[in-house]
Amino acid sequence: MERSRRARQKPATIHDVARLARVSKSTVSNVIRDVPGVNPETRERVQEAIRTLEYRPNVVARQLVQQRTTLLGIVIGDLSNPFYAEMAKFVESFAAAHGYQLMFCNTQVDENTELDGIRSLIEHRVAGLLFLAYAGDAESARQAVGEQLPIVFLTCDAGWGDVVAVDDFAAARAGTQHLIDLGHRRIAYFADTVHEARAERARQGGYALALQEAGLTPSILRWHDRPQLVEAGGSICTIQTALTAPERPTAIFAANDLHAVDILDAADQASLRVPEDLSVVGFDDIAISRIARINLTTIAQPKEALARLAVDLIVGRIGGKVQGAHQRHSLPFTLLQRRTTGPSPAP
Amino acid sequence: MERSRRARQKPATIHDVARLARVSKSTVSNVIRDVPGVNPETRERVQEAIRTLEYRPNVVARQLVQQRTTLLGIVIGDLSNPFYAEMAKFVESFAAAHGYQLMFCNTQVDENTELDGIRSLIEHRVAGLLFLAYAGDAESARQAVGEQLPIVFLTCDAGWGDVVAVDDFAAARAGTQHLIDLGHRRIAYFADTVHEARAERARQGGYALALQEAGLTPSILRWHDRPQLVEAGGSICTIQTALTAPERPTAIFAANDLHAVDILDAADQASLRVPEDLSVVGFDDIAISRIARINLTTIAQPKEALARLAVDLIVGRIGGKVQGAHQRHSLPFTLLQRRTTGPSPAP
DNA sequence: TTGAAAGCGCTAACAA
DNA sequence: TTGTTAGCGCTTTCAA
Repeated sequence: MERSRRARQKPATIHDVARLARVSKSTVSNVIRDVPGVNPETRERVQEAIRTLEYRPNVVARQLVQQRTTLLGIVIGDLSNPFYAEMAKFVESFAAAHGYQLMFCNTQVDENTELDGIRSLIEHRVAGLLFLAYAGDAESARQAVGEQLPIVFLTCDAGWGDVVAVDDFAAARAGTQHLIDLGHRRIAYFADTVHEARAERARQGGYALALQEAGLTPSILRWHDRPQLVEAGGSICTIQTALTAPERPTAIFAANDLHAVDILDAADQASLRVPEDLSVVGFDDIAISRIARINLTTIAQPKEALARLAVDLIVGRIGGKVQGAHQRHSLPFTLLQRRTTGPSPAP
Repeated sequence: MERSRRARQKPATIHDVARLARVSKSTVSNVIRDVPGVNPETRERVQEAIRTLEYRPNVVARQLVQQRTTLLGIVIGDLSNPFYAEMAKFVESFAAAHGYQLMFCNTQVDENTELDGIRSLIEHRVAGLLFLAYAGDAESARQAVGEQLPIVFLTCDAGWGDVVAVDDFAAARAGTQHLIDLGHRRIAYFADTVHEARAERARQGGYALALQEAGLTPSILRWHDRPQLVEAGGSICTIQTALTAPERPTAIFAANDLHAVDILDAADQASLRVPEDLSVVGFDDIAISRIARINLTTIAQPKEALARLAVDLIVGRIGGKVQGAHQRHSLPFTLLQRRTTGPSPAP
């Protein structure tokens, strides 16, 4: 048996099983799908045939006739950012619990790759699309997606589709306020140039508002050529220069933990003490931020709850249980005060 | 138009396009597939119809008739380990370059989940299966997979299917030898209990051989209840105790960087200086290991090259360009000496 | 309780 | 250069 299977190359079909069990295809189908009302003896005969043929239902065929898949497309900004990897992991496990598989497309490289990926997802007729941040511009993605399937933006937002996220604006404001409360006057924002176009803007906006309310001047930092050069106020310099210049910031609010760790690293290399000389706040609370050597003050997002809600929502939309206008779910964030923030150094 | 599309719910089919363009389905199909020999005017008319209907080819139907998919199943041990996330990212990008999409299944939770995941991948008729380490036992996975599709084990090994990895045995031996050369006599191995059954054993074997050749006694450490309790030599104690007891190791070779970072963290909490009191070597060279605060001595795996080779190999097998017995590709590792290893403290 | 038949959307001969 | 036709493997009425 084993030998003939290998020789035959092609996997057994429902038809092969039917023939071997001497029943019709429909009966086999009924057995597979656990439809009640199949004679126990027949059922046993069919199952026997399934076993000997090592039959596995062809989901592709089933999908075609049922006109739906149990596939969720997930568009990930950058898997090498542990925040996204952790989110993806949660999403995968909740999706699996609902009987959905994940097809994924990483979008790091460039916008065209991303659009190709999205198109491919659509052509595979994914039942829904989950965005975990994305690189391209909203409009082209929207066009590629079209109108016909549920979209959930998870920890990001493009103005169309459901949104499940924390209130980035409020969170950034709270993080910045924490620095202001510690007496800092020169607080820079370390922007993420690549990802989360909209969430990024919200965070930057929250930062700006907090500063404005305190009568302080915003100052934006971003990588120009990692890990050496940054752009600060329109000019390019090394990150060490930016951190040690006379008008240097005494505190930095980073768009995410990875950027915060970059700052920590640069501070170490510039012999700046954290938090005595420089305070740093991150965003995301990735695993590494918790270890003693990092101990990063950061805004924690409730990753598991976010992922669960996003999956419930998209599955609900797919099943028609959730209908109507786009929903916006805002989950609570937490400011985790650890050891990278302290009082502003004396001027 | 826009309105009617939404109202119609179901996506346009090739048949709709054919009708609108007043041609046959085949002609539409020929246009879609860029088959030469279609009258330019006809082509234009078809494309016009495709645009107005927002037609997207149904890959599911295509897959059914062509009897193959462009799907690669990827089984990931633990996405929250940056090593796997980084590998997955590379794999995704090479796969995309070959026109393949990734369906993934994380296997963290338990073995049954993993088997379900693999089964689901098979039933979706993935063209090949890539294992990035896995939790379950080899035999049940092998059964679930059957015999009919190419398998590549990437940075892991289960004894069946192609293997693309570094020589874990030699690498661990080299890492351990580095510690021996530094004068350490009590060198423990910090094992990973969960993943990479076989790669893990190889690493442990390399460690053991190096010790044996130096006439030293092996000692295995593993998490019993992270992040507090470890198992050391059959007994359970806190990790601090294990690191500070009289017979404490002066050096630890960790199964991977994440475990090494755990040791660093525990050492910090136990006020042990690294490397003065304790040397630590990791495995993988994940991004975080490079920052100044970690600066981990570690065995680097050539991630991108591994991923590229694995994808080339599996795509080759799928296309029939690669045939014959299982291949084992061993790529070179690199011992990166950074700042977590130093001379053994005086006894 | 089982079987026959239609058809999901597409490709790939082959015929016209 | 285009159209006709026969499936791919399955589900799902409907009849027997």
